[in-house]
Amino acid sequence: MDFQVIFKVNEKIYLRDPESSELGKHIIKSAIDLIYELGFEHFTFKKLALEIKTTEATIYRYFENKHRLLLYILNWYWSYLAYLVMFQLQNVSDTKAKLKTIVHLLTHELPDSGGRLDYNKNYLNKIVIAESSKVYLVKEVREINKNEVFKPYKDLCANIADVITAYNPDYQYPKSLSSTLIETAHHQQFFSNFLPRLTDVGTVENKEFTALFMDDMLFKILDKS
Amino acid sequence: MDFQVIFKVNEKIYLRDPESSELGKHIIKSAIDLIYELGFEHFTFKKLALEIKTTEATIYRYFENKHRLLLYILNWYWSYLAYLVMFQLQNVSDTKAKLKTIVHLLTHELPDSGGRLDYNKNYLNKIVIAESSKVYLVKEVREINKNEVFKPYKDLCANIADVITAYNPDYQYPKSLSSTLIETAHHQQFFSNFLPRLTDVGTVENKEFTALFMDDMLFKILDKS
DNA sequence: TATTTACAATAGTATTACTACTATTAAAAA
DNA sequence: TTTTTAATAGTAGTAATACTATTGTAAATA
Repeated sequence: MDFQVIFKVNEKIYLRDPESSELGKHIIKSAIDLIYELGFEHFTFKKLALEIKTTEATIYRYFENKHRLLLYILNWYWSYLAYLVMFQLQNVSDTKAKLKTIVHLLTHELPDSGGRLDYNKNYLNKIVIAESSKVYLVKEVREINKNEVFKPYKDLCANIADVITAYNPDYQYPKSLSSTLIETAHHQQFFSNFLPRLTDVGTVENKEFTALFMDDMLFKILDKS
Repeated sequence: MDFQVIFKVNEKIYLRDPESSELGKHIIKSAIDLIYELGFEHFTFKKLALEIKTTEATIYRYFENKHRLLLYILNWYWSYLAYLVMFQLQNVSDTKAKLKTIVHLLTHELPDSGGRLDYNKNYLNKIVIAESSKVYLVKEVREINKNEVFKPYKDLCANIADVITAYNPDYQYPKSLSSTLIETAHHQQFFSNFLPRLTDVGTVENKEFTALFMDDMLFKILDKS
């Protein structure tokens, strides 16, 4: 049986649904490539328009600005990750194994699982690591948050928190630990790659190192009390 | 006895030492106010020039761009924090008490301690929380890092790692834990303020909550093995 | 006194972010 | 079938931002 998994991204994020046209899909796909290549600061709608042979104004009909476009990509990512967590934890009864699966998902590229996925997963992974915090570390965060555009992140965090609580019902800070795991997955990977003195990365590969560090941390915290 | 503590910021960061003139000091002081007020994205040299009644070009003689100016502020902050850690741990023999002092320093505003400090510490604290990751989460991180401009951050991290190792010599990841503590202090404060569902903050105040969460986490990790 | 030197201001340019308006096309209505 | 309209993308701009080449001026030095 062939099937697709489709995520409806909150429509407050875009002006025009990029999933509704070929051009729209092309914008997202190329945006991922270009944000990876240039970094978010150097990424502009002009450059993207040039890349996909359209005009700046056309892209502005889909997204108010590049911040919203990044937010769209991350909403898609968070939704997909939450789906994967749900999917991969099906039929796993051991809560310890569940947590290990979560740490692995947080520290590795998205696997292909059923749904078609034509985005470059390696690039997407790098974008999440290096750029994701820029969508909320802005002056307008309160205003932006009113439109529920961070809901997929909060849901992901809540799902992980539930598994934490299932593993240890006495632990006091499941949500904070959950968001810390997500953020730590990002910065430990970034640091071990670019600023390794901020980590204890050795000969082992970055993603593997981050998973080891996080596993150790997680179970010491939860097995203690 | 009156005394001052002065930090020499790496001279690769600036074109002209802002400490060398009244105008330079004025630039830093007002930059802190303005970055706090507008957020880093909306902060420009034009607006800063208008604020301190000089011209854009003049500010460009001190700093190559606004990224470098932010880096300067953070270098100063990291150096001062490392100094405070060193200073406050003097004559404390109990390593547990040392770690608690560190967590408190990471989660609270800079105290006045000896040295004159005419920057707005509340604003500086907010800037560190919301903007600090933007100095390394850039495409040019490798290039920038070559000039040792992240040294104060790495030193701070190493100092904290030493205390961790003193407390528990068997713990495998002192530096990663140290950088995780620093980053967690920032995003848990940010989240509990703006996106509280990502945390377990309750009635207690944000800084206090973050300190409680981090204390709990730190000692569970280190007392375990 | 003449001459460097240090510094800041003037006056620009290129790029970025964004928008008002126009042209095209395809579907719906007459 | 023809006309109308609605949806879409493109043209052609403006304002703000990021940055620089050059000029002016005042203090330090010869």
